[in-house]
Amino acid sequence: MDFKLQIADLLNSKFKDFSKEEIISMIEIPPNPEMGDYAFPCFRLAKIFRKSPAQIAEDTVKVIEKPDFIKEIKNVSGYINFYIDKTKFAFYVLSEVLDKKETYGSSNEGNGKNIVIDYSAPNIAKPFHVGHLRSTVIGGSIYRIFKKLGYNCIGVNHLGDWGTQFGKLIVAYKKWGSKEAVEKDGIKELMRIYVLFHEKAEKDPSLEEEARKWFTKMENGDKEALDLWNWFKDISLIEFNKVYDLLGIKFDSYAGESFYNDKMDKVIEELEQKGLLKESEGAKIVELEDMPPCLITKKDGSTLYATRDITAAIYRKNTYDFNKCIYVTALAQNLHFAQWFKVIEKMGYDWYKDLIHVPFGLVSMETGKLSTRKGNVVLLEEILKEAIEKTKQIINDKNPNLENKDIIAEQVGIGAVIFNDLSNNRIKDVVFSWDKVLNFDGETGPYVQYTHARACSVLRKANINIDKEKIDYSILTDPASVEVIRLMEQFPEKIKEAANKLEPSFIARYIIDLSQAFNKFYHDNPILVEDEKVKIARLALVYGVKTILYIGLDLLGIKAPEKM
RNA sequence: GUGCCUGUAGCUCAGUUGGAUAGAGCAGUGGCCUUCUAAGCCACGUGUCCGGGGUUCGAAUCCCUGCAGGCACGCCA
Repeated sequence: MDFKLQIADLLNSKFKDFSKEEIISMIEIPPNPEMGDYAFPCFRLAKIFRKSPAQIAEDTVKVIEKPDFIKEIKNVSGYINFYIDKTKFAFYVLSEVLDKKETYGSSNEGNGKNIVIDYSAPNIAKPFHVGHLRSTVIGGSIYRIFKKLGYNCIGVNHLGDWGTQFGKLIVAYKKWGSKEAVEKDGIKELMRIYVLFHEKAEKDPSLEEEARKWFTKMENGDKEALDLWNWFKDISLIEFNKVYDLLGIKFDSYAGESFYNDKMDKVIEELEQKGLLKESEGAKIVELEDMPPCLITKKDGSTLYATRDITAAIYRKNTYDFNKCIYVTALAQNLHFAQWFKVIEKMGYDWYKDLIHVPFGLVSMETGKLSTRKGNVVLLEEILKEAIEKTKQIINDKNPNLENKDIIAEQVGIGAVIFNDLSNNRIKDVVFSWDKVLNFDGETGPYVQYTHARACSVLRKANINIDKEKIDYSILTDPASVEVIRLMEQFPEKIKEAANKLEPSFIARYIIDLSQAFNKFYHDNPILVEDEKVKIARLALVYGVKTILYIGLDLLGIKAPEKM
């Protein structure tokens, strides 16, 4: 039951000058529960009716017939305030949650349409650090949110698996590496010899030349070069997948840069045929209005970032026939995306408008910019390890008899890291801070997980099946219960907003709000009481909150342990 | 220089698409565990919503302008 819609209908019958959609958009939720559950400001009507807002409100209140779910309608200085009958409100909202359980908030608006989401995209042979985390968790959450709304999501990890750096790596490996060391230390060893290469190359430029030759060999399909490259890639992927498993991230395709090597010529030809390519300083470009030109090939004829992205977009359109293709990358790449989206448009593809760049703010360290070479980064592995370690300490301190300590420490520690990254609007720049990541109090992942575990604990202790027929909803009309129910009602809408704005933080904020409301309820109202009616009603509320917190955490890719 | 992003409490940030008294968390102080998990709850303070104009019955929110910080602007991705 959609109360807002019902009220809109009611108002629409009185104010025929406005469409139902307009009325819906005018209805708001008052800042204070004492002002009612829904409000309709009459100020905009004043001119049309040539009456004061207060007068309109007063007249309207008189003529409206109160439906049974509304307890009272009041006019307060130009607002029409609607007070929903709290018992009925509790009944409609909570019984729906109890019916739908884990599917509460799901919808079929996506109707199986395909959405491609391009996220994470780390460079092979380089370690995963804080900088890569954002794209990974934001993309992962967007994937889950759209899936919840009935879309068919295709997660693509556009791996950075091609380029001259592999020539360098081969040279470094042949000179200073060994099979044993790489097999033993994985990416760390690859990184070590890669950094070593840069140090040596500063004194000996011939190394660069050698690296270029090896890359050329790769491009020409030389077996030795490609075998090494494939090996490096396998080593990297094994390690990336460990991280992805921990973060609850999955992909449907790992088609990275190398995948498009043999597909770009055709696209360049197409650009040529459509008369879009111009030569400029030896390079080939597409000229754009209001923007710097988009570089397609270098003067040596080789391809560029944009060439690959254009090719990949066309490939994805042909392969997945996407409804939307979403790119989760840094805000700094704004211009790049604007440029090649425009090129797609100029090529005459009307689906250019389905390409969406989802930018996020810059990550830096307290000591300045991230720099792998200068060592000014924190590796993700290190962050997760610290967070898990901290969680273990807290468990030993507060709940030493907990079983499966290791598993729960992992779930909570990682939950803290993910939540920390998803709780603010993605556009904000972030400065990495150990204090913040390792703080588990207040608006944090562990706080939500704790609230969930608390709810689970009560349900476990009660050990009864909640019989829906036996619930007396009039018990759930105290302010704390009403606040929880109000929030419950908003959840489905919140998921849609998160999808529309591509903002996982909406979900994160919401489950914080719900947790706060629940903890207040929990504090104010004893649940496991003698009075069977009171007990069942409150347990039903607890169950509802538990369910929504579980779903909400899942949408962020965070586990919800039942004990912690 | 041009373009994009950001500017709200000491710090980190919300702010329901222009509405009623601008809210949380952290940090600080004090209180609450013989009852369901104290990773919790309650109480206490502070605001030039960056400045200046404008639109409007009404602006943190929209428009113009200025300031501050960040980022991007042709052969990296």
